[in-house]
Amino acid sequence: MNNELQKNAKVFKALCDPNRLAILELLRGGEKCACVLLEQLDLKQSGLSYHMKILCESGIVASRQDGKWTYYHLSLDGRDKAVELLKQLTTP
Amino acid sequence: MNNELQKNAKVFKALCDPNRLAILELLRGGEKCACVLLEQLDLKQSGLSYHMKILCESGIVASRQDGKWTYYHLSLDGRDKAVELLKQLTTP
DNA sequence: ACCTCACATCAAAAATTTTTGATATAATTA
DNA sequence: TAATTATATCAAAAATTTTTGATGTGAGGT
Repeated sequence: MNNELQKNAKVFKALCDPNRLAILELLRGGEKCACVLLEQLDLKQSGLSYHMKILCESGIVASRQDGKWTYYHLSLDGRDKAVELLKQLTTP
Repeated sequence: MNNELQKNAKVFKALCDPNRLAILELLRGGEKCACVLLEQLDLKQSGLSYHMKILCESGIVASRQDGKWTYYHLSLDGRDKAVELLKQLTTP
């Protein structure tokens, strides 16, 4: 399968799981620590970690380390890139 | 799982498969008959049908019947809705 | 140094999606 | 009307994704 397509698909894959959309919704309210996300979602710790990795790799979410904690937030830059890609892919 | 999120996920699910992105790429060149798509892609007839259904249900692609043939094209309207949704979901 | 906490990674199980081949349907042509 | 063509649907197999529980890692705290 075409590599470019695989790479593009990755961005949208981040957006097509209900748990990940729920995470984005929480992050819209501002930066959150993994432990806070964990208690708001119906996910195990390893499950949250799995989803956060996908979101971060897509560029839509960015993370920041502070001592023991990891804080996640929406990336404006990632958003812009995703929007551009979406437009590019779907504009006749 | 939250129903609204499920519904939103549907639009992006359409975009997270390489075969479907390849289909969108072909449709960017203009409306195409299923039979034309079929010969350009590495898909069986039933497989193409499966993917076209997902793309149409997402609103990003629209179809038109002409006798025996089905023609598919990108929907500007669907695109705009998807872009708006993406912005909404990812804007802090 | 040892213990605990926050999170990441791993491998196996469970769930979901995609592919495949067979069959159905609807429009067209002979 | 029978045969053919284009596409849809179905069910089972194959592939991929997600969940789960166990274990690893690195930063503090004691």
